[in-house]
Amino acid sequence: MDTALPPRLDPASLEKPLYARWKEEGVFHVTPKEVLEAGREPYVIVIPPPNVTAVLHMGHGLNNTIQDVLIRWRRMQGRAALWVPGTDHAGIATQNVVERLLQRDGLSRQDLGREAFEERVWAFVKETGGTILQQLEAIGASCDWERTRFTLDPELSRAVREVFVRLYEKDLIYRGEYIINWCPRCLTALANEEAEGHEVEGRLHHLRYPLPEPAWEAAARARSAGAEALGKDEQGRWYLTVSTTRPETMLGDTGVAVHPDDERYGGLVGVEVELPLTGRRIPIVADAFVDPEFGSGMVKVTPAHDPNDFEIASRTGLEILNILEPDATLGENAPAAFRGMDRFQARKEVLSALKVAGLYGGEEVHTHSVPHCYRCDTVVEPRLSDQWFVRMRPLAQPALAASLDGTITFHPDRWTRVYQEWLENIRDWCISRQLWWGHRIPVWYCQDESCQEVICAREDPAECPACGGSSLEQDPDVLDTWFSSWLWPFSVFGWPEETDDVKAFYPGHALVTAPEILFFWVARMIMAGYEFRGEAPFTSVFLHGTVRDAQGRKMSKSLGNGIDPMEVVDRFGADALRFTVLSMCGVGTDIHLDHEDLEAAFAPGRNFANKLWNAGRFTLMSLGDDPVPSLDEVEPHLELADRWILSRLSDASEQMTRSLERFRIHEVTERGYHFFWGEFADWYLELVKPRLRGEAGGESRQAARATLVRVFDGVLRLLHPLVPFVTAGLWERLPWPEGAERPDSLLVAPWPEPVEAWASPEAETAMSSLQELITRIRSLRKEYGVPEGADVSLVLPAVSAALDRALTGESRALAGMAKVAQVSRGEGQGVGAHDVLPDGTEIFLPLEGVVDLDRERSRLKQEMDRLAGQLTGIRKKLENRNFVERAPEAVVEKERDKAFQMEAQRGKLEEKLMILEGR
RNA sequence: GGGCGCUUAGCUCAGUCGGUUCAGAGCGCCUGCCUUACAAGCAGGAGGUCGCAGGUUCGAAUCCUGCAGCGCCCACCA
Repeated sequence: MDTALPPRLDPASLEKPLYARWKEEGVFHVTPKEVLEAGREPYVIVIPPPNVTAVLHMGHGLNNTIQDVLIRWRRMQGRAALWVPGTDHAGIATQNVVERLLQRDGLSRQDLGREAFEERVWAFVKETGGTILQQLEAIGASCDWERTRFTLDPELSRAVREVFVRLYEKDLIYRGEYIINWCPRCLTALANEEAEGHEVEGRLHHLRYPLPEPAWEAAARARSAGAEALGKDEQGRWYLTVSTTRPETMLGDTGVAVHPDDERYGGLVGVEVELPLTGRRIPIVADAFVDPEFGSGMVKVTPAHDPNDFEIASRTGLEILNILEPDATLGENAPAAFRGMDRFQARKEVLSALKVAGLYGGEEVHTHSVPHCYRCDTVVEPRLSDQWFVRMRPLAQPALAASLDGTITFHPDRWTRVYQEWLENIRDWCISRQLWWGHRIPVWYCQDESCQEVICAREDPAECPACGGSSLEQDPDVLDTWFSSWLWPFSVFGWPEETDDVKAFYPGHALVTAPEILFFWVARMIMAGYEFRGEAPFTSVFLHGTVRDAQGRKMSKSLGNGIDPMEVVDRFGADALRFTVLSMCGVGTDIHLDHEDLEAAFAPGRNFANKLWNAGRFTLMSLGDDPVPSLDEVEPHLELADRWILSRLSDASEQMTRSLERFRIHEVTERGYHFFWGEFADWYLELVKPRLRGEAGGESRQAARATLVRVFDGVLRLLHPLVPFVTAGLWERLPWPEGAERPDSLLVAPWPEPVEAWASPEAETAMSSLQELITRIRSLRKEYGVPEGADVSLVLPAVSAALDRALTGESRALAGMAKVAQVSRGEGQGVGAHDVLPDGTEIFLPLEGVVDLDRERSRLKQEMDRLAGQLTGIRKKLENRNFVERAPEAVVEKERDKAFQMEAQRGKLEEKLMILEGR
């Protein structure tokens, strides 16, 4: 037997070689044949593809550990378990990274030109792109690496184009001029979901627009009718007041709006007011959007820079005036004085110009939500521009139905409604991005003046199908990254080809991700699944929490509070990392890890793996070299402990399976932990030690060996999905009962199912009585100062049936675990400790001759004296009126509490002393 | 403005159908042990008005109502 295992688990030397072997043996690889021909039931997870430029962080660590648990578990259940890995080209993110690199050399992407820039990005991706996937190997992810995909792979790009053309042909993709979220730094359009609102404390500025003299009379009437927006300056000139948080937009105002039913302003509709600083005049219009109750009931209209104002303009026919350039500097439509200015600079300048003109009506503090770019955190600018959109309503219908009829379930369940509400209120998806890195929009425009055909095609057209002209220009924009990700569950299998992979592995089963991308990705994948395959891409969505630091802050590079999973793996091992995060993975709760003390943060996992390692070491060492009999052979000789632990194993299998099915990850971990540590290691191994040494005879030893092998095998199988390395390392060293068939690898060893024949309520009750008894005796021993090594005897006046059975043949257990040398029946007499078990059994521990009574008595007395001394001190303090009246309530309360506790403690000691004195 | 979630031991969190696996775990703390698998361990222990106030019930951490604090998501209120 291999006794050369070190007493401390060394993950570094264990994990790497094991993983290399798994890869080599191809256990992670699944072929469609296994499903289509051999009829194995598939189980498929597609990885949420990390950004190709990403480096593994703890969020990935958690996400992929959970997926790996599910995959390994299903694999052991005999499913054709396929986990497809890959990366996302991450349009904006990747382009930003490379642009930043270029910037260091003083270059911009424009300097390189489109083609050279794309090449540059490709080179970067090829050089660094595999990093994160290699890191996944280090945490034990059992992905099918022969199937690694990238969203810009030719096959996947083909799927993207196919989808674009199909939707275009169904009129579900359209192009149009709308207000979209624009990032002035990334210089691209963003989808609604990509603009994140952050609460910002800003200013609400009140601006005055002068009314022309002919309208003054009407204004005066309106004012007396309660029109708060109207006012008169010292010279008696009337003006109206509008408010805005973005004063610079006033340069693009083309109107002022009131509610059509707002009687106060009725007489002013149609009047043209003077727009300060511009020399323009703009009309007052009526539109139902305006809330007469809010503010003054009058609102400035900037159609090109506010989505609502755009709507108002399209209803009332107001002019649309774009004053901002893509980089958010003021453009040619702005007055000359402001042209070229940045929007924030312009804001200041506009305000001071208005002040000079006496047209500033003051400001107030105003907290509101301001949209920021989800990639670079720049304040997003609503901007009118020509973009491509997907009509989402028709796509949303089946996706919504799937959640309503239970085809797709969300875990935790509360996300179902979040998902449904988003789908019910879905808006069209802006899919064009003004970037160079991504899938180019497959649309060409015929340059022939008289033709101007728009061509959307699967293959690049050589000539215009309408006029035959060869001067075609492709749309310069690329598609939103998510436009390729939403196809991931089938594009990775070669769709639109009807490949064997598609047939075998679509639809998949579980999707594991963070709630942040529920809308970005999950919902859209479901929509795409129905639209292009007629079937949901998976049936369960598991949404886990976010990894945070000890203060509850999200881990981020800028805060420097991140934890590098690779460092954790190096120091404590992948198993430690996995177990730690899994055990903290409560339902819908975030995970807190202290980045400043990795030692403490990952101790639970490291300790667990090490304990498992040592239990394995012990098991291997104490089994001995002789052949292990099968459980059947030793059946007649099984003892209470054997039957009990088998019963527990069966129970653990059942509960862990149930929890896995319901995605209750922390339950799985907790049950595994307690079964292994609290039941197997703490009790079974201890109980079985003397038997393994042969002290109880050959039959007992063989029964123990057969049970031990069987149960430890069960332990390793149950824990393997959680801590694959240490379990596999031990499992392959575990001896095997003669004649039993041994699976090739723990990875494909059958998942333990509950065994009905093992379930033994009798053994369970008997064992818990025995455990209770042992615990009480240990407790009494401590309490009465019985030396560690000293034997005691036990007197049991009346014994419950269960305990009686337990004690029959288990006196060795008492000897081993509680140092009870002798058990006798009868009434306890003389000096000794009494206790009563929960079932009413009275126990008595004679202490005469065991405990040095004199010493113990004086020790007790000494302790009582010490207590008494402290007590008088506290009492004096409490009697001191100065203290009681002047000290804070809490402090006094604490002192009282202390006194109370000491009082109780003294009572206990007194009682003990009486017992030791034989009274 | 709407919606959701959380509040249980010093810290981080479990707690399913309302009731003998309900007041739990890990970490931390105290005491004693280097007992031949493990000191990254073993044994024993201290520590909680289950956010607050009502209600339903024979019985509430659990169900209902209100309140407070914290967090998240969505939304076009200038």
